[in-house]
Amino acid sequence: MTTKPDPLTRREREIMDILHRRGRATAHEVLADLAEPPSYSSVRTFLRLLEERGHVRHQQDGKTYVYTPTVARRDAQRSALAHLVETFFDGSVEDAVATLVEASKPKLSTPELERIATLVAKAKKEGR
Amino acid sequence: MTTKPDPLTRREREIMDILHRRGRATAHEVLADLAEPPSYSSVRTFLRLLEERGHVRHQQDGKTYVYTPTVARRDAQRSALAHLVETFFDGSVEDAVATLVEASKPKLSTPELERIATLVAKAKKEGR
DNA sequence: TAGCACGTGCGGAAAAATTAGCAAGTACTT
DNA sequence: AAGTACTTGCTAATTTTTCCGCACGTGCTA
Repeated sequence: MTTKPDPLTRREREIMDILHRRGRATAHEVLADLAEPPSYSSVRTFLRLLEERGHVRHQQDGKTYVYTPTVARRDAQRSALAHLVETFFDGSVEDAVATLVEASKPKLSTPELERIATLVAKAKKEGR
Repeated sequence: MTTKPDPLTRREREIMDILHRRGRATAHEVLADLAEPPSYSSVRTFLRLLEERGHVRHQQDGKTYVYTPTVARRDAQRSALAHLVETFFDGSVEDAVATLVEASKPKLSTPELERIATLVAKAKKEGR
């Protein structure tokens, strides 16, 4: 049923983050995105091990491997949010949304805010 | 002025998460919250090292140390959110809020949703 | 004051993570 | 066909993380 946690190491986490961010990437692209990059060889090793443990899969494009996370983007998003809300907001979605909107107020356009409002209204309606 | 990243290891991250969640905690409390706990002695070592590197501070309560994160809760919240939005939502706050509200729809009460709506309206107003 | 129960700090062993080098395969070019 | 320029897979060495035991200190109690 519930698959074990299998926690990621620091490098593994970094690499998975890059894959989540890009959706799909080759070893070279991952390398390019790493802040303090090891050798190309090392990156390949990590990708291979991550695949062995089921965190990523690859497909061959020409003769190079292109890697993608195995977990669906939506699931990854949700579990990341869940963990964050739990850890930093005491489980309060309300507080999390508040902080998020508050912190990015300057960056949010009016139409964007309107869409968010619509979305909240819809949730309220559906909730009864 | 920007302080170096000083990335945390797995255990360090776990322990910091617990401290963020609880706000403040003794070594015993941290130990109690760890899923696969090492010895009490080890936990103390980690806390001491985290303090040495400036991630936590302690105050003495009776004869035991009580630890707290040095970074203000609000700052920790914001930077965690920023990283998450960047990594998993391609920088889109809108998408993040959408997923958050969507995923926790069943858990959100009507008043909670109303408060969120108010908050969004307020942001819209302030943005002009 | 001696013994017990609790705390902290430190040093170094054990385990895990990180890294790079090398062998080998494939396709293309000359 | 030989050389070049790319791949990937694996192994093993180094570095970092993780862990715990021991020494020591303090206060309480018999």
